[in-house]
Amino acid sequence: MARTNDEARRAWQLLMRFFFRQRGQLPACGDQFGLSPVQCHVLHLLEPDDPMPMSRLAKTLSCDASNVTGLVDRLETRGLVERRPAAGDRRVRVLGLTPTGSRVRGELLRHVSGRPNPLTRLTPDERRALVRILERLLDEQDG
Amino acid sequence: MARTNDEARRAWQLLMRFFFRQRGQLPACGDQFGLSPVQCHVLHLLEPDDPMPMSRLAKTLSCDASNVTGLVDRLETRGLVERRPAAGDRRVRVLGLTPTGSRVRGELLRHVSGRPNPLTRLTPDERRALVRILERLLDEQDG
DNA sequence: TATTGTTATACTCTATAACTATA
DNA sequence: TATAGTTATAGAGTATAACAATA
Repeated sequence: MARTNDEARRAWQLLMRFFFRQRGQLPACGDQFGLSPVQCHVLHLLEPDDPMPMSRLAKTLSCDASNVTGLVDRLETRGLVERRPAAGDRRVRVLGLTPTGSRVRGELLRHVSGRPNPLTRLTPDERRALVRILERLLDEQDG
Repeated sequence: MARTNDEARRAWQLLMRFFFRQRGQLPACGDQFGLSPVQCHVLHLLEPDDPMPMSRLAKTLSCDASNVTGLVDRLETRGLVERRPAAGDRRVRVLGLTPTGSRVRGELLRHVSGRPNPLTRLTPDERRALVRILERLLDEQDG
């Protein structure tokens, strides 16, 4: 049990290190469009034809709802997203991509896919194992 | 090749999602000591009896050197780390843990190890696979 | 000339608390 | 009463540019 937690902590530490090390390459990705890492992530999360309420975005980002206001303000100023009224509950604002936002999102994904990143150096088996493990981690937390 | 990059992008997106989702539990960890997530990470990186130059910390965090100045200022104000002169090069400042910092670091690690986190729910095989993959990713970037 | 670290500046991210509108 | 979102505020993180000290 103690061993399990120690191993989990080790994995967590490695994840943190990997993340911070990768961070240096993230701005280069967003700089092209003048977007911060978080803004890129939001654009990635916001799939076309699948708008999401601001409260859901706050939950997905694990941050306070007040942050989402400013975050969306900045994305809206850039013309990438827009707030829309939600059907049925007039308190709710639903976030959708503008045509420009949809185009930039596509360019962003192509930009990421188009250049090799550290994950491409894993073997196919390793990549599949990593994806499967991450999917399990994300699934288990949904409940 | 295109397939490799798409899979790598998928893995990256999952990593991002996992990271943001986990973020909500990070502050609770640092709140106990009044530390931000980045400050916790620095404390984790700074092993006792293995001081590191500020420039190396900047490189490890993939951030500009000017950020490290403020980051270390705040940790120093809390009495957790201290700047020391480096032997041989008077430009260099080496970061070391104070006795308090060393103690807090220990408590932080015990705090993380002591409570179950999502990674503990992986099977032992999955955890080992994850650790191995992350170690490979980190090793390969050192060169 | 190049490197280490700092300062000044501006912007983004983040949490807390108080608030409005709606449910 | 409870929830969705905003505003105000404060602090932390981040990059850029200019700078001093040292190599």
